[in-house]
Amino acid sequence: MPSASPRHRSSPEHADPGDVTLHAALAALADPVRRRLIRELAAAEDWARACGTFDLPVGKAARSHHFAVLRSAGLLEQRDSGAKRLNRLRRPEFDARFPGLLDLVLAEKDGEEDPGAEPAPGGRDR
Amino acid sequence: MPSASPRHRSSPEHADPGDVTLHAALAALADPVRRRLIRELAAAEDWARACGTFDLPVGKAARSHHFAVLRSAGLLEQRDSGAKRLNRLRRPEFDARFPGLLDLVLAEKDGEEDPGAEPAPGGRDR
DNA sequence: ACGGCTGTTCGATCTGCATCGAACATCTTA
DNA sequence: TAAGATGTTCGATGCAGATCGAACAGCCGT
Repeated sequence: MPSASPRHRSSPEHADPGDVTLHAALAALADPVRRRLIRELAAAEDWARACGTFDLPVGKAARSHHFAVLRSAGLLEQRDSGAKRLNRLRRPEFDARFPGLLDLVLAEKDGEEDPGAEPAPGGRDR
Repeated sequence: MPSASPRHRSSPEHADPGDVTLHAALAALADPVRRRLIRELAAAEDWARACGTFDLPVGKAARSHHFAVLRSAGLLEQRDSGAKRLNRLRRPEFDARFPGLLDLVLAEKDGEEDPGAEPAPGGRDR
């Protein structure tokens, strides 16, 4: 049977959205990759997407890092389901804590994330 | 006579708040010093405060840098008046472009800016 | 049991940026 | 005109964090 609650992999630590500082929220959302992730997640149903199913221009190490940051910013919730880790955007909780902020991110058009935009020849990229 | 419009010092370049990217806004506000500056500015009347009159934990070089960042994020407007450079928070413009964002910053309590908070012994500080 | 998939963690690297001190420019006041 | 005040710019420094590759750890098929 597909184990519904595997306690083997240390289950992810979630921040209480009510306790998240404004700085944590802004710092988390100041990254283009994370905003893109959020937007993609918002377009799906809760618990529909596993971490690996996101279209991001970074390797899985960085990806895992980004998920951790978003988690501790109270922006998303994760639940293990077998080998996969499913995600849910904590929209109502986050909206209650920081009204309007998430809306701004979701309103941003894809490809408008900005930071230089250019691939940057010598830059760490991918 | 107190020169009303000195064109000697290259007058500051202002970004059109309507053209500011979300990234620029978030990146600008992701800094505790800048948020504090914004809050202090919001508490005063327009054009009432010169750059040097803000209570910030940084030297004037960094201070000047922060003002430049906020300017190009469409958050404030500057006008030269003699040797002083007066400031005004672009509240209506910024609110129109990013509804709710500025309110979040202004709602943040002083001393709650966060990032580590500790003076950091070896850290570049002041 | 084995091999493939999914994610996390570790150590290293590299870049951006916040900061400083010092030099400079401009305006004001003595 | 000389001195002081206000800001900006420059070059250097240091740290935080974004990224990678590789190693590791559960889970799931065959």
